[in-house]
This record gives sequence, C-alpha cells and structure tokens, in this order.
Amino acid sequence: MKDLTSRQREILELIKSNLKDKGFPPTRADISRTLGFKSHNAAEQHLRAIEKKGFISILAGASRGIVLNEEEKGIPVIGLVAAGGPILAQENIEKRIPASQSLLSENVDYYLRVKGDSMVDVGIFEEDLIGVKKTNDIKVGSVVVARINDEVTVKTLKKLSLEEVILKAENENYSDIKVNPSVDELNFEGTCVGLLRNLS
Amino acid sequence: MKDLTSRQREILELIKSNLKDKGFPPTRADISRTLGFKSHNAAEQHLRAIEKKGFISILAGASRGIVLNEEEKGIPVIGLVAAGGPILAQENIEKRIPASQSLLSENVDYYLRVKGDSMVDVGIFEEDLIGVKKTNDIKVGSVVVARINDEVTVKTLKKLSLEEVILKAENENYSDIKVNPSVDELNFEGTCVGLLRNLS
DNA sequence: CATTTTACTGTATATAATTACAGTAATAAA
DNA sequence: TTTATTACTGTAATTATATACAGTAAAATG
Repeated sequence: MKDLTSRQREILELIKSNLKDKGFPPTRADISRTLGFKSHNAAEQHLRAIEKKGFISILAGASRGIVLNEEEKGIPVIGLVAAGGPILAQENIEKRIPASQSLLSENVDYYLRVKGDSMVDVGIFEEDLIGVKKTNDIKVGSVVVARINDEVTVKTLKKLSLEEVILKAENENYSDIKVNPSVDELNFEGTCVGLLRNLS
Repeated sequence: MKDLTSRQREILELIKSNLKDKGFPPTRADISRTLGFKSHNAAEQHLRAIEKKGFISILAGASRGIVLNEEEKGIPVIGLVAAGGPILAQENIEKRIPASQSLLSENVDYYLRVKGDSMVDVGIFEEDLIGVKKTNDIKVGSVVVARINDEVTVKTLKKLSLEEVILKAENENYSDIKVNPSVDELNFEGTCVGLLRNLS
C-alpha cells in the first residue's frame, strides 16, 4: 500500500478523531472547516487520493459515507514473530481488534500473543494477549517486550545498565536472562500496559 | 429513564447495528427503508421519542447526527456490588467500556472488578476485570460468578448437584466453599468468558 | 370517557452534502 | 523536460437529508 502524504495522513487522522469523538465521519465541509480549506473540493480530492491509496472507501451518494479500511480500524494482534523483520510486519499480524477508547487500547500499539509459561507468577498465561506500548521509556520493574538477537521475549526488566541487562522470568522454573548489550543485539520493543484473555 | 416501546427499541437497535456495520448512523430514509415506513416522518418522530426518553441525542442540522448516549454505548463495568439489588443496578456501574466486536465483549454482558486474591492460580488477580456472560448454562470446571446470600463471589465451579454445590478458590490459602442450595440462597450470575487487565 | 401516547401516511421545503467542472501553482517523478 | 502528483480556489448543480405541517387510527393512560 502506497504511503500517504503528510496532508493526507492529517485528513485520515481527522476522520478517525471525528469518528471517535462524534460517532460518525466528517463531511467535506467539516474537513474544509477544520483544515481551513476555502473549497470543499480540496477535501473531496484529498479523500479520493486517500481512497486510491487504499486507506478508506467512499460510498457514493451517501452523506458522510467514509469507511475506514480494515487496516485502519483496529489494533493489530501479533501471533508469532517472523525472525528478522520488524514486529509489526504485515505477515505477523494475526487479526485486528477494534480500538476501544477507554481502559486498554488508548495506549496500546499492538497486542502480542504470549507463548510459554515464563510469566505465570504475574498472571500472564500462555495464549494471553498482552497490550504493548511502543516506547523508549523503559523502566526497571515493568514487563517489557525485548528482542535479543532476533528473538522476541516478554519478561520483567530487573536491571538496566550499559554493561548488563537482566530480564527476569516470573516463574521459579526459569532463570534470569543476562544480556550484555555490547555483545548481543538487544532492543526494547515496548512495555506491557495491559492484558486480554479469552476464556470462552 | 423511561422505557422504550418495542418499536422504539427496534429502531435503537437498528441505529446500533448501522453504526457497527457501516461505521455511521442511519438517515431517516435508511430507517424508513429498513422498517418499511412510507414516510420519513415516521422515523423522525420515533427518533424524537427515543431522544425524549434519553437514549440518544439528535444534532440539529447535521446529517446522520444521531449520537448514542453513554449508557447505550458500552459494556458496564461493575465495581462493588451493593447488597440486595441486582448486580447490574445503576448504582453498581462504575463506567462503561465501548463494545469492541471481536475477541471479548461480543459475549460479554458486563465486566466485574475482581476483589481479593482467591483466583490467582488461574491468573485472575485483584483489580482485574473479568468479562461475564449471563447464562444459565453453568458448567463444572468453569469460572463462575455466584451470589450466595446476597454476596457476590468469583470461583471455579467444582461440583453441582441439588444437595451440594462446591465452589473452589484457585489459591491454596483458601478452602472450598460448600453450599447447600436448599439452605442458602444461591444464584449463578454468569460465567467468566474473558479477562482484562490494565497495567499502565 | 377524555386525553395522551404511539405509530404511522403524505406533502413540502430548506438546507446539508456530494460531486462534477474549470482553473492555478508548486513539487516530484519519468 | 515533459508528465504526473499534490494541494489547493471557485462555482455550481444535483441529490441527500432533516424537518416542519397536516392528517388518520389504534392503544394506553388518567
């Protein structure tokens, strides 16, 4: 899918916020008013361009007939992470969960399906979905999503220094993972801000 | 809040399904078409009635300017349950979480905030929200929300018979609760179908 | 039994909204 | 350097939509 220009992205964001705040999409006039266009046609043409690039659909003849496409609708759920690529690569996305503004999800960039039982002591079980927020503001004591030499893992951050990083499994059967950032490639993908479990 | 008539409720449901399926509210014409009205005014007057009863707001002059009121938007979150009344009584509702169709919530009637640590062994922690589905189809082995003599509790159902019901706490520090349904008042409020935890 | 509420039909109109057509100008791509 | 894309202004027509007014009829309420 082709990239949007910054102006087009601005308009897409406007549509999303309109949808969230008022409950329905904006009209061309609404868009023009917000962005200061003197002609509705400016909005119209932007919408056509955004549609052409595949981010929205425009329903002909219907007022406010702007529909967000699937990819724009929700928060991605990541199942298994293919080695090498970025965690949010298209091939890793299992499905999407509609963003619900409150509670979780307003801070959640993606959901990650938990593999293994290394975090059971803090109530994170296999197959649970953890809500992950991409952030560089990683704190000791929080549950983090880390990538060590292309392998993605969820652990509690126990120690963070230039010489040594300790990741703690919350399960007595597992021992701490000690990483030397200058030897192994270590990246923090984000912090765990929520959890979702399906029991039905 | 005054009750809706069945026709009015039908229209409110139509608005909700339109919102869910298409992403925006219906027009008067849409409503008339779906319900077979020959005059748009039939829809208009129903909408006015529904607004008067407090379920929606109608934005004057805006096309599709129908806004669901807070109570209609999401799934209620129950904090503490006041003794005596029904679990879903207005006073128990802490807030509401917008329904997101997938994963949880499509089967969830309400969320209940967990008090205590009696279910930690199955990963249900204090302050977690469990998604509860109201159902009479209670099964041994599932996590249920039960009410014993006006006290609401979340436990695993271990045994279910006419003479004895055993509710198991999933924490070795707690012992089973044995109830004789003919002596104590026992009601099953529902089954736990999901879990939501906020860590941020 | 009178009155209100519910549930519509039917007509009409103002305005909200989409959308086409004709341009201008700057920038990016071929 | 030609062409396409982006980013608009300006005008205007058609259609979509909200919404008022005038009725009818049955059911519920006081």
